[in-house]
Amino acid sequence: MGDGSPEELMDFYSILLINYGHQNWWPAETPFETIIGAILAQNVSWTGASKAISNLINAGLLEPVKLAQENTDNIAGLIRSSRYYNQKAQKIKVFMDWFLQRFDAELMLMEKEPTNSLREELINLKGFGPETVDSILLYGLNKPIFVVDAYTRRIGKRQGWFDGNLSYNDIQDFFMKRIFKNVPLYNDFHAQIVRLGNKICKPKPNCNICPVKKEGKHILCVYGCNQIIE
DNA sequence: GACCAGGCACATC
DNA sequence: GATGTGCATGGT
Repeated sequence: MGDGSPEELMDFYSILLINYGHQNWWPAETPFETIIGAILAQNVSWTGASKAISNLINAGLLEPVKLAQENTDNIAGLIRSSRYYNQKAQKIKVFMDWFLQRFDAELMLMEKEPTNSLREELINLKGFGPETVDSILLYGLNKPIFVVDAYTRRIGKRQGWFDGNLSYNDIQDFFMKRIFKNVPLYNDFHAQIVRLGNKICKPKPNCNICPVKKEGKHILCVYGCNQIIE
């Protein structure tokens, strides 16, 4: 169990990188696709979100002006696989209204906005919490901001880095104070955490399939089986 | 059939 | 501020 030093965090990342390879996030063709994808990916498996995005693309709607003009019910019908489809259709509408009014559908203008003020504006949109906003900033707009999710919290607690009931912002600060602010690093660090947590180690009492090894020994498990900690 | 996946808003105490 | 609930599909 570690002290959460910068060196330990980078060691942790290196082990994941060696075991899993670079994750190549975000799997999207355009920044706009990433932004809509961040909404659709809320609390759902990536396969579900991905199908919803494909449906929008096939309907010719993954383009700002067209998506803004489409009615909410039609969008909801296309994104059923992403779960909470009525709420998410509404969130897309909220975003499009703000985006068109604020930036005249020009993504370039949005990208030039200072990170902090942009984060504030986005987080004030209904349906946009810190994780969704930070995903948009990092993966859509290439801003150096660390994304925190449930896995990040669980793993950090398990590793002894911080208390599990810290706030989102406190956990984000923890990482950003210790990891060099580098967009590709923040990108893949979060992706590796998700890769680690995403259905690889099942929450079984006697789990022995935890995937990450160092010198032949399992070293971590996001679900807390007690037999593999170094 | 149970469980959970790349959250968030809102009500209530 | 902590805790509980609605949202409501699809893969394992």
